[in-house]
Amino acid sequence: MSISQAKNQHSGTISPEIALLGFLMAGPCHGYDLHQRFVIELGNVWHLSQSQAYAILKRLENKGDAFARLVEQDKLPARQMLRISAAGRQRFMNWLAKGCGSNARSIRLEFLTRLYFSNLYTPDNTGQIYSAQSIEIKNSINRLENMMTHLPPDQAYNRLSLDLRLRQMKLIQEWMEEIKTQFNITTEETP
Amino acid sequence: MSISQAKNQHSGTISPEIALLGFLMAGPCHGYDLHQRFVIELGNVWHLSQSQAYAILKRLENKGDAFARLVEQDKLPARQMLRISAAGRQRFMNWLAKGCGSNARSIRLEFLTRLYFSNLYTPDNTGQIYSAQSIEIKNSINRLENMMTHLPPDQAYNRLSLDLRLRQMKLIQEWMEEIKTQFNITTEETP
DNA sequence: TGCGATATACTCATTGAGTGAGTATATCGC
DNA sequence: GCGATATACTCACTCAATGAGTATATCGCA
Repeated sequence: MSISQAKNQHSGTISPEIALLGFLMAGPCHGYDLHQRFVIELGNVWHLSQSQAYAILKRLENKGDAFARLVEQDKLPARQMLRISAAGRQRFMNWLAKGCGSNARSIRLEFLTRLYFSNLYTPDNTGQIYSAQSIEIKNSINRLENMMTHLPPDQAYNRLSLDLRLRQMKLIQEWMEEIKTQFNITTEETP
Repeated sequence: MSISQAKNQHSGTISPEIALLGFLMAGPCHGYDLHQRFVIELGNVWHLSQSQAYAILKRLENKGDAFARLVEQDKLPARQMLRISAAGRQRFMNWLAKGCGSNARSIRLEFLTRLYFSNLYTPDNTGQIYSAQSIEIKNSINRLENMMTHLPPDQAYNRLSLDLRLRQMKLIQEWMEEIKTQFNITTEETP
């Protein structure tokens, strides 16, 4: 337990799935377009190939988070219009409200994605999302520091790894401070 | 292209596979023990569950990187003794000599693993491995800075993501400086 | 004496990540 | 009228990762 690429700290696996669902929140859309938007808007946050996008959309459909409807076009090939379901909407909103993971990668991916969609759909909640993330990071730092002190002194490589992770967390704290000013986020938390 | 969890920058996927092969370099061993050693030595670098370890070992066998031999025990259940093959040995040594990836995670994983095994098997080459990694990091920083300057100004989230990645790379540079002194690494490269 | 915890040593089923190539049509510039 | 690019997907494959299940042996302890 407690390690790096253990992706899901509490909940589901961290994947662009939820972000695709987020784009579907804006209204019905089809695979090609969703992928395009995704790449333009969040292409430097996540990497998502076209085929992977289609695979994920198919999964959303199977889960019942979206419905597909085939739309014929007289010239171009038919396309699957996707519409988010009530369940999908619910799942997305739940995810949006939640504090996310505690490793560097999942913060870059999930937190930025939350920020993006929160600004779009629930701008009043952005402060809360920010605060939740800050707390997660503090906890993570405490955990890592604790692990450091309990690590046998001969474990040089494990120590280096923990050391790097700890530094990364502290770096993320600084980075988040700048986001705070950039996005004009106000928090009532104790700083 | 060029994104975060695009795991394989040049070569194969980044996975504990190569590390397991590294442990096999020390001599024949069986799954249970390999996993134990792995967790003790590099448990804070990689996460590797037991079942995943077995799956990877099976793959190594299928690839021809290792041979298995069933060894009966009179009390405990029989076990598969694994012995690395010439091909496996070759593959591992090639990997060891190579400069590795350019994202934060793959550096923590791959570079630390290289360092670990280099100190065990080829201590004279550790300096070269270190240098190769330093160069990769510098290149990565240049790439990221370049992407930053070419990013359209409205792309706030993509910018934040790149910004964090850039900071992380610079952090890793500092972290590597400490490794250099800790491991007494000397390089003839221009600093 | 016997009970439960722990260690040894694996197997299996399932879900999901991710790539890369393939398919087919339409439009646009030259 | 030719090739590049855009639209809109599909398919086959490999690998990651979890979690539960199986079976035996040993050790402490009450």
